[in-house]
Amino acid sequence: MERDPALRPPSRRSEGARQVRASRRSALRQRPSSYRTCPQQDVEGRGRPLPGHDGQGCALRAGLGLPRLPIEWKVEEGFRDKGKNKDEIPINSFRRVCREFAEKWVKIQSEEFQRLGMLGDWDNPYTTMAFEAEATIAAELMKFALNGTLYRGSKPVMWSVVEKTALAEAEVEYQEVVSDTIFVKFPLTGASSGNLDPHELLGASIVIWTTTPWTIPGNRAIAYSPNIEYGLYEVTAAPDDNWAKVGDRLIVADSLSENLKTAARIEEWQRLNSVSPDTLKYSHAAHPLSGRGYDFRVPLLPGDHVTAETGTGFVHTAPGHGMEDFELWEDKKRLLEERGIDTAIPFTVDAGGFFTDQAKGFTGKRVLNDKGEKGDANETVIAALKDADALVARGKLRHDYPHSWRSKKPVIFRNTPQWFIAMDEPIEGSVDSLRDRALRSIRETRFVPASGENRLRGMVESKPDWVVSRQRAWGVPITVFRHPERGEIAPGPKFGHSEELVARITEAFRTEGADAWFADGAKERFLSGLVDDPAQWEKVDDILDVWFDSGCTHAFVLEQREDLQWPASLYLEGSDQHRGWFQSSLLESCGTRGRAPYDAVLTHGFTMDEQGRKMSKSAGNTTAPQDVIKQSGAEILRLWAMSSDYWEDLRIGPEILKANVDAYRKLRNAVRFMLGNLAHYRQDLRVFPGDMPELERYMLHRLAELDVQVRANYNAFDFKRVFQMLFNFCVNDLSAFYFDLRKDALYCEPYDSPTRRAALTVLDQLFTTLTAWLAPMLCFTMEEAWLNRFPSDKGSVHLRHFPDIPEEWLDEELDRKWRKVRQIRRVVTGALEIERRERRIGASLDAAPKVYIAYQELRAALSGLDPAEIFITSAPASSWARDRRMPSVWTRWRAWPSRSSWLRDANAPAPGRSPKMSAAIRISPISAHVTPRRPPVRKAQGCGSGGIGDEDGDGAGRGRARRSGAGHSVGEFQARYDRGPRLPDPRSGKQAVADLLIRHRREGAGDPCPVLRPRHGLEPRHQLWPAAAGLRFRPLGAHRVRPRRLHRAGPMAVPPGDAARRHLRRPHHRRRHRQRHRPHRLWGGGRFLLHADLRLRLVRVQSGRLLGGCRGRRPSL
RNA sequence: GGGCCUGUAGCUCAGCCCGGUUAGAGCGCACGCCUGAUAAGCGUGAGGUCGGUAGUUCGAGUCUACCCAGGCCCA
Repeated sequence: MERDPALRPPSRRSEGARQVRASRRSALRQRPSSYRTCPQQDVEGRGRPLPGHDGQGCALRAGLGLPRLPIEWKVEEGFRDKGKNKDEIPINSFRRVCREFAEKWVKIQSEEFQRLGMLGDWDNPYTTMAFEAEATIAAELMKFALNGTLYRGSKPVMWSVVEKTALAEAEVEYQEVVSDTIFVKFPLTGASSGNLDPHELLGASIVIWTTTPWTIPGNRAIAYSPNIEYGLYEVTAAPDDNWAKVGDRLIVADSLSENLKTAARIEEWQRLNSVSPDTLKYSHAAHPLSGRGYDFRVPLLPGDHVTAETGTGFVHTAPGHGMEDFELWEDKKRLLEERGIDTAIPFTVDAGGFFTDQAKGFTGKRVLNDKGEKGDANETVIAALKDADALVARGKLRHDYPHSWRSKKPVIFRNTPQWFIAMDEPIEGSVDSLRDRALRSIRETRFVPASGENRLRGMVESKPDWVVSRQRAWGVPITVFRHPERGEIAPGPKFGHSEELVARITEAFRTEGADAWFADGAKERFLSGLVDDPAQWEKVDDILDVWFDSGCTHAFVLEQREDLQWPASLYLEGSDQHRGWFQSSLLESCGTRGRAPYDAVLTHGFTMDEQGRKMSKSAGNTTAPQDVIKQSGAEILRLWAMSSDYWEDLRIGPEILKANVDAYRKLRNAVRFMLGNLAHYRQDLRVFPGDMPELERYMLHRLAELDVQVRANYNAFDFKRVFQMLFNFCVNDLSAFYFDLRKDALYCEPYDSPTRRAALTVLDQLFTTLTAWLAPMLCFTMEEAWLNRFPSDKGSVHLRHFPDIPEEWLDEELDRKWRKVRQIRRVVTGALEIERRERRIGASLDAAPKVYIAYQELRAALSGLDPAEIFITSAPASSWARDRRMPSVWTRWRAWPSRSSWLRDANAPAPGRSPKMSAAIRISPISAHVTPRRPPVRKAQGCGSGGIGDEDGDGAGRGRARRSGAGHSVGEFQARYDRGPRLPDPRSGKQAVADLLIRHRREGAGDPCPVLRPRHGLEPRHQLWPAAAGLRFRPLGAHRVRPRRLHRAGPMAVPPGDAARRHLRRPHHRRRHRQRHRPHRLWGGGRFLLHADLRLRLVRVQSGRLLGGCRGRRPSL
């Protein structure tokens, strides 16, 4: 899966043809990669335990593919610091150090993932270096050896002569050097018919240009471009001693001809004719050194990489000395063989930079010496060309050239033996090739987003044979033996004892690790008894490409554990892994099992800054995940990942994070509100939906609606939609609507009023459902909320399935009706706002709106509803009435206006925005009369001696409860609880209040108010969720006793008092306030608070409770 | 240069497949309200030439072509 960000194999990036390429990703560039998958992977893992997915859960199988190469660098560096050379160290000692180094990082990275709240089997992570894994990887490779697709070929690699080692692209940096350049003639010896008579071309020469004269002995072809116009030129005037003589006929790109003319000191020449691509197509030339051991045909090949920017428009092609040359050569292999041309790539340069005997006439000459300086090869070759009369011109060029990142010395491209897996050979025992199988599997795989399919297919279609060997030390070796004379490999399709050999190797690796391959006497140990003479066989010491390692994860992860199934449901990685893990896994599995190891592939983009640019240290726009966690907490990071469109590139930065912090608070507070009120809930208060008021049934309908959508979007991996949906629900439907409407009922209605009971039932359902839906995203917060309500050492919100929502809750008619109600509500709030501007009202309760509705159907929407309740306003006095539908319920404070008195046709123009309806606001006679705007300090009825005063006397005694008139007296309140059987949950705060009230009375303590302040005495589990303790509950009529001072006793900083904060909102008071209360400014943003909050959660995580619970009990598979 | 992808309000995202009212949410911002979610809560408002240009069409955010900007993988 994800590799350590700091150790991720750097990938090749081009930054322009001539620019210096970054040799490594900068440290900063690497860091953000740990954003890449974690939250998505985890939410995906958590979102799965859904009914409909076989009822099974799914957990992340923690795994770490090891970046072999960077580890090897690091270890090498360590040795060099101690003055030791890698070559001097026994290979197995070196490998041991690598292993220890890797183990350290596995631990660190595992901890980082856990900090993010990722669920996973952290006690048993898989790594590609576990013995079991190494044995499996070797066994998988040997399957390819047995099915006939593994073969030994050759390929040019970047080679450092100084270090005598192959280098990866990432180990190379570009430096400016001065090179010898030469123009060389290749006389045409055969031409196909095009626009020219072939005879006219015979005797003419193709001119090439190169900066590496030493590659001429390796030349096997000339590349041209079908898009360039070429001309045939005849030299008519030149100095006598010139290399290009009068009468020479040269073929060159027209746009570059002047270039050549100048370089070759040609005074005059004449363009004879154009040379069309058709003419060149099947032509061939002689090697410039023909007659000196280079007597072969040099074909002309069309190549897309040929440009008319520099040189002559023809590219000298030495397949052993350049990637493009090699690819072109391989690409045209079939055609060349048909033309009778030997396609073998010569090994002209050895590991020391010396010409081999395959470079005839130059054997022993050297390209680069031990110090990385230029050898005698170039000069010798140039002299030979001059001698052969093939040289047209020579010069010098300053340009960028690859150098070893460590030694800073130039490198060369050099053909080396490598191991390949054939893409197009039929696999033994089957008719199709690896490519056929892979392409078929791609069609059968689900890609999210769908464009991933095109991308992967494009890459597989054009992939050359898979190179699986690397000349390194640390990794799993290519476990085959080779008979150099017969070219046979063991194990292999023709080798008689393959089965036994594979068993021996696998068994040895399983117990000793891959080091067994490099132990002394390994060859004899594995081959004895299976071959006549082990000495005739050669042990291959190449290391397997890391991509092969990672491509085998499915084999050693999924197949070797009973609780996991093959194939995997999903592979998830960054979109760059189309070339990496997705592809190597696909190929490996297709080769050995005939299909992809996954049913679906999910990709995500990369993390950018707020402007969508790459993060880089120099641009100063980096945001490291670790810093986000440190500052805002892991939840914020998770939320960010979820709310972003991860299919594309992700953006992150201070502003975006701030938005997520706010969103987080909103969600948290919605949950907290529910939690606080549910402290009073008991199962026997439960009401059946059929017995609920319409508003409650409407909320259940909304929940059922969401249920369908949330499940669908989790299934579609569209987390951002889930988030938006749930967030909007919490903000619009709950916070701004339902909670706001039902506060009165929850706080003020009698304990067992039907409305209150129904509201609590709905809250319970909302809580149960929302915690489950949000748990994959806000795993810490939801866990805490859940355990707060249902404390348990073993339980966890993450062990739950999404609750089943009965379909019967869906009620489209109700939905239509309440849409209209909310439409009317918006008109009223708009009208209220006008009155507010005029300073005629403050709270909505100061108003008694008259709503004029022209349309019958809109009017009908309000039938049976209490408008005052819906608009949170006061109702006309005349409408005070008892509920006719529920006469048994005591609701004397409640207004039930008759429809006729309240709704009228809008004949007269009324203030408002919509012609369909409008609202006229008048000041409520009731609120104005019963509770003046600044009420005098009142004494509550029925309070013992002293009574309860309005503590701060700022008129804050106003509240919605005043709508009910005098409200309950404490006596009434108490009477209710004296009845006994209806006592609430003994744990709830309400019970605590009741108990204390009773005790106070018995003891004659008088003032019951102090009991409303027990905040400081909360149990620890209530500390984070003060409302959960239910202590906000106050009996009606008891005046507000705000435990404000108690806030100050808390461990955190202190907010400005209410009065002070109100001042803050009036601009002319702000400045003075700021001067006075400067220390309080800490509170301004609220951000600090949030952090404190999250830190508290962290403590719990670190104490192991959350993770402990998850770890032992992740959902079984 | 090639393959794949993206561009809608200050931010995060809908709408595009299948062209059709005045392009929608939420956040943020501005202005207010409330003080019994208060480390909260509620309301109202401003804010968009839908990356650009051309084309198809009665009509284009939506379809087509090109261009610009950005990303990943390759050359």
